[in-house]
Amino acid sequence: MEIKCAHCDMKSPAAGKLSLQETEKLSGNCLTVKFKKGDSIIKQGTYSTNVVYLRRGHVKIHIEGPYRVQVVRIVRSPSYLGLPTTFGDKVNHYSVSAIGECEVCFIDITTFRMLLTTNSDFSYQILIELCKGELELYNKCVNRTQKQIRGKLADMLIDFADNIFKTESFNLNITQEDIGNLVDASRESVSRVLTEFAKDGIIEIKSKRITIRDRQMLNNISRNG
Amino acid sequence: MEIKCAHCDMKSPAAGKLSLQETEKLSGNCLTVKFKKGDSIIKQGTYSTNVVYLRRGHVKIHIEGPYRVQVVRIVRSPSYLGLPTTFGDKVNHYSVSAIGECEVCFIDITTFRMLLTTNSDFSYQILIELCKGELELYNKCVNRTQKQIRGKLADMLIDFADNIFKTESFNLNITQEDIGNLVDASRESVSRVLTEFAKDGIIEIKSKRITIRDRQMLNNISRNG
DNA sequence: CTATTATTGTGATTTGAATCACATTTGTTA
DNA sequence: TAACAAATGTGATTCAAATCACAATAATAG
Repeated sequence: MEIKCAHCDMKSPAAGKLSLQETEKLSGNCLTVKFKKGDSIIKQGTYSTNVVYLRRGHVKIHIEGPYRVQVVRIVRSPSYLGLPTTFGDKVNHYSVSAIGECEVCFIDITTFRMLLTTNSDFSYQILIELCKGELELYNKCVNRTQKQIRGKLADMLIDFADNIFKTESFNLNITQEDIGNLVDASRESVSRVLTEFAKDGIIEIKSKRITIRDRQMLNNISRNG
Repeated sequence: MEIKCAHCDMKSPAAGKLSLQETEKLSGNCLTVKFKKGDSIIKQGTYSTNVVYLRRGHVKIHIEGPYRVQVVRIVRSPSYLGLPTTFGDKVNHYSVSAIGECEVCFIDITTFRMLLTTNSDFSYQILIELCKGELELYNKCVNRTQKQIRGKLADMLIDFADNIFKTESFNLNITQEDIGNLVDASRESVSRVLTEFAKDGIIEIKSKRITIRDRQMLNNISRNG
């Protein structure tokens, strides 16, 4: 089950900057684990003892809010998970759960920190990844609070098609309740709007599979809704 | 007007890690500028050509949203501004404006990047600052979307007292419209709730000066509102 | 110091979406 | 595959907050 980092076909841009020797060091302090749908990978409130790298699969990042769970975002591999926690605070500020089969590498935090200090190209890449994540978060935040449900759902569908699944037809592995918690709407409203979209021929729903039929219209709704 | 970084009394934790030689290098590539209330320090959509360090004063970070301006947060010195932009994308994703007298250092980006690569303690501190910022953003995001107006305003007042002004009595230099854009509420609702708080003796309002009178109550509202 | 503009206060009305309540469908497991 | 649990669909009702419409105060410039 062990995958040598040197031969990893899912290397992060940062890991690509490591020397052979450093990659060996990483390999020796890295554990690859598989997760099934629904499994918890990082749990909010627990101590963060590893850097987590999502090698394969999709996960959701969620926070226990004051009234309900907030799904912050859906992340696809490859991506580091919980970097802000690892370095910003010892305790995990959010949970991460698999929304399908996943493969995750747990990297020893001391090793990771060592690599950061010895290899500045590596740390620069990590810095860049962090920055990009934060910018994305800013935009998500603004959209979530300003648009109304139709617009937010359109945004979500576009994001799924363009960034998460990279295809116009994808298998939603999350419930409508999750979607509601992602776009800040109630489960019922999500259901209503999604069926409305289907009636208008904008999307097609076959149980959990959603296909985008009228991308133009979806863009419109995202912009004006 | 030039302040030598070596003798700067407002050095960032990161800059504290620099050697004398490196600090000299920083000094030579750093320009200190004063801003007045309302002045624009960083403008969304323009190219980011400098790392910006807020040496003294308060600023607001705001984004042009689809329907209105979103005030993302209020930041007090000392703090780097726009780091995510500098490294995540060349174009500024948000604007920064002074909400009072400010002193800001513009640091040449090439110099800054050089320091990142040559001094790993420095880059580690920057990394940590980024991580903390992102975690804070997560929490802000969740609160903003889940609590209702009373709770959000209570949160804001507590944040101002504890983190921004560090006193129970502070001079709000922003309009109620700004407050609305910060907590995601209309200007009218902000006015209503603020006067309601004042009537209930929770706060005291004297033109722009707010004094927190019943901290316990404010905490309650933040928790249950 | 007056004129003009920006900001704040407050009632009446409207509205988008939450909540409630239940039916229906889909999925799971014993 | 029957039986139960989880997820979804849909109408009726409620509600928090936005919007509208002005009045009343600051604040600022000429």
